[in-house]
Amino acid sequence: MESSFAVLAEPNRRAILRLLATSERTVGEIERRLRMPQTSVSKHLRVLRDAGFVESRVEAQRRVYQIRAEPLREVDAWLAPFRRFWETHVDALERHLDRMEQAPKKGRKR
Amino acid sequence: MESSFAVLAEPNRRAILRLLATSERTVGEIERRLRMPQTSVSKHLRVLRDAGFVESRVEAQRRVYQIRAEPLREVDAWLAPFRRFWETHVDALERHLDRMEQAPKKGRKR
DNA sequence: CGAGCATATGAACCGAGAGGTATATACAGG
DNA sequence: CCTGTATATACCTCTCGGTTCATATGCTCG
Repeated sequence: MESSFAVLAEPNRRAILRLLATSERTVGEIERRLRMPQTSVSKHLRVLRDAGFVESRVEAQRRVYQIRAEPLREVDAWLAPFRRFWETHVDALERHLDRMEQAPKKGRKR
Repeated sequence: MESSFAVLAEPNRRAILRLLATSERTVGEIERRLRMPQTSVSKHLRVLRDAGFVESRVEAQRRVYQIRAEPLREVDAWLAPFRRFWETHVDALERHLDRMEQAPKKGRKR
């Protein structure tokens, strides 16, 4: 229930997310692909769902899980102030800072 | 010593990093700004340094800490496969995902 | 040199969370 | 219905990491 980062701190959860990045999956598929016990998968999915990283739909006896963008986007946003540390040289940095002081309009391409 | 995400899971450490994003700081400055006990600051800085998030230089009796890009960049890279979930038009993407489970291929919309 | 400040480290304590086991629920098909 | 499959949940245990308190180290200056 804490921060998105806390949720991502767990390696198995990151593995699940990476798997779902490709396409949606049922619990059983995840279980087999990642070779982890079903109860463990279910629990991690619970955490991921509570934190908004995934959502599930019911399909007969199975639940199909898929990615939700929100929290990942937040993490991405958190990184923004640090990008200047690796994104190019000084001139680009200055432009970047200039833009930030301007009106907080729409984001541009990356 | 595990993942960078585990390091970022700690709120105080994220606060320290955000503070250092602006400019480098001494331990005392961080301590005062964030109002946390010095020993706590030092320990978090230790973790951050071991994980490569910061580096320190000695200046008389003080240590000045500053950001290192590497690990943050890695986190940024980890997010790459997920960017497609929000960087394009969301409505079309959702529809796309809904029917994506059928073919494990690269089914583009008709 | 000795006092005082700035920072690091060690030990004990404590709560959160991950894994395992067992079990509950729900649906499908014979 | 009964059995088997698919998924979720409760409970317990055990580890790990964060906090606090006490102390060590190192530098500056009077």
